[in-house]
Amino acid sequence: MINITLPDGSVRNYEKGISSMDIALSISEGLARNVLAAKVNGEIWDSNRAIQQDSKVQLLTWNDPEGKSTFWHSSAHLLAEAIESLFPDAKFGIGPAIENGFYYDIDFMGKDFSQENFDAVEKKMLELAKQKNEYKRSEVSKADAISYFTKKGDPYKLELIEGLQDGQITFYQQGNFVDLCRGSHIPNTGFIKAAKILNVAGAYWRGNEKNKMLTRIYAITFPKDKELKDYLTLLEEAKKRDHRRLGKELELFTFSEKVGMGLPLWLPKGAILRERLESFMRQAQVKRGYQQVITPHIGSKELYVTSGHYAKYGADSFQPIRTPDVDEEFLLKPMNCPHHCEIYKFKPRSYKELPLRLAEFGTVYRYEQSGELHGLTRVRGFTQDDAHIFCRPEQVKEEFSRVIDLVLYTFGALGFDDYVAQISLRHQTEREKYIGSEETWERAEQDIIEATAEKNLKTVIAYGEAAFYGPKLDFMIKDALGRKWQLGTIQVDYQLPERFKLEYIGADNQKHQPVMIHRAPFGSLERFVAVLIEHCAGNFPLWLSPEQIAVLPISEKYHDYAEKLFGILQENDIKGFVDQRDEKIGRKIRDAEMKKVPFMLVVGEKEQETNSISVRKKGEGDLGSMEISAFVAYFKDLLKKELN
RNA sequence: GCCAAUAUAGCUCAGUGGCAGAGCACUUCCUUGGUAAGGAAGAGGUCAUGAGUUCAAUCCUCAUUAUUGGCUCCA
Repeated sequence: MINITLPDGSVRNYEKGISSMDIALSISEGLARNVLAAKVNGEIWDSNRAIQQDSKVQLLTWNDPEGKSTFWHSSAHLLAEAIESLFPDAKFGIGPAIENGFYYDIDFMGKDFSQENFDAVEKKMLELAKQKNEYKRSEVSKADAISYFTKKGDPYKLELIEGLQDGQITFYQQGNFVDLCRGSHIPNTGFIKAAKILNVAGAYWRGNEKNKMLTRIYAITFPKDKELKDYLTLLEEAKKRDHRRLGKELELFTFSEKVGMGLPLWLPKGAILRERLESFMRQAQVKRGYQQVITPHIGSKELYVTSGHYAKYGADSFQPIRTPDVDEEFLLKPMNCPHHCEIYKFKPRSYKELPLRLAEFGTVYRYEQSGELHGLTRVRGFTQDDAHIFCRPEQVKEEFSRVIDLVLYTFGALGFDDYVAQISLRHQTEREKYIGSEETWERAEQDIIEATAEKNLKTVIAYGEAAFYGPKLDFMIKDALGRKWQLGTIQVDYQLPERFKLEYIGADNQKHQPVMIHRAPFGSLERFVAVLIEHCAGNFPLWLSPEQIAVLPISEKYHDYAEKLFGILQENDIKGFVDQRDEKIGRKIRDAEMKKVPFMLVVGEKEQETNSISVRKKGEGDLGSMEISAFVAYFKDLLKKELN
């Protein structure tokens, strides 16, 4: 007999070799019907796998993230089975579960696979699912594994097997389909009741662009048809929050083929929004001891040769601008830091001046790959809320920690609570991508790890994500469709001060080298606005709304009163417009609601007589009438509350 | 940059190898109204660009450009 400990702490006694499915059955039949797999001592196991010793067991159902991912992983096998029966020549790469669904990388050997095939594959999947084929696990020797896939002619699987250790190779079979797979899987295909292929995309084999590009099929499955319908509705809703769509609808920004791809044009309303964010940040920074500076959009090529950016990115950047003078070349600035280094060098610095915090809303230009451009989140010209802190080595941790506070303050003010702080370190093996000594890297990494620990920040560590000159702390946030974007970033840098020969005179009257911290709480205004739009679905907080009020006269007779009212509001720095169209009030209200204007001020005979307005709040309805001065006071009070 | 798809009115999208369509938006007129769409008329397009096939191309073919979904990259 063995002891099985369940998640609630209870211990049950079973015969040696019992499966988690049998454990479920012993608890309740209903539970057993929903068990997809089990977590045995922290490992995910098939529910029919025999347990040989005392273990901690957690039964996994659709409601557990691990249950879902097992379900989707098994679905990937089902997809592959369906594809194989429809495209016998197809060769298979890998097919993992992802956050929402799964994908399978497939080489169709020159055959087309597109939208038109989706239906057939989905149908085939459900047909195979109905057969309730068991997912059968078998341990195979490396030699047998190689011989099987050699016979089958699947080069990708063979390549994968090459990297595996003999004795640790398992196959899974459902129906006629056998796949190399570590597992684990759901009991049988019958659990899969709904399937939808979402899209296809190219993906390099093993993520290496030197390899062949396979067709990646993204799909999702559910144990109930209704859940698929709900998911598709959810996707539709998410699309409505897409900043590219709302940016157009709310007239915030646009792009023009003639101006150039990836070069955003801010429309008047978008510009208001952006300027408000800039002034918010400027104020926050001035309070924290930053000083604004301004530098030009171009810089001599020499500047970037010195900084090391030219060697690293020069070939893949906008190429140098030439002048009539020979050998004179300028670069569109891809970074503000070299300029700021030169500001630092303007005069000899004393340790008493440090930390010196130089801030600039600097517009930079980077030649992003054409396929990478995406709305406002990935562009070729953008403005960073950049600053560089020059400090003494012993001040790094304290300064870093202050910047974390600023980022958290910023996110808090805008209601961003669903972010991940990512500590971006060097790649663990490929060290040649980075400049600088081992010692300074270790010091910088240590400073970041300690500062984040002291802030109790929830962090993840990402190797290989560091900048080439130093480690970073990146604040990642998801857009409406679940894609992750980096917003704020804080980076410790020992290299640039060295390259620019920055120094300060210490208390010991000796020369010392300062450390730089690069930081941008928003990251880029463009990307930040994009994420902000999706975050609030275009329903901006009052202080950011490009149009805060709409004055809606009941009829033409009240246009004068409406204009007078609007004048008073403008004097009080309240932005908006008067809707003088020849439309009924219901129509004007509807249109203002669609434009997401926070307050609608209805004025007619009654209001004109009493020098008042009838206030309607977006999404809430009529608030009743108010005197003009009372509304202004109410409005200002709301603004104050929003900004604490 | 790579793979694939898409490109028709300001927007959202139908459509066809033989005179180019709808809804919304826009203009004008009627209407002067009380909290989410009043009515009528009108204007608006070299069907992304350039070649080719054809008696005839918005439609078929090829190339280019841009966009979309991924991959790779991301100072």
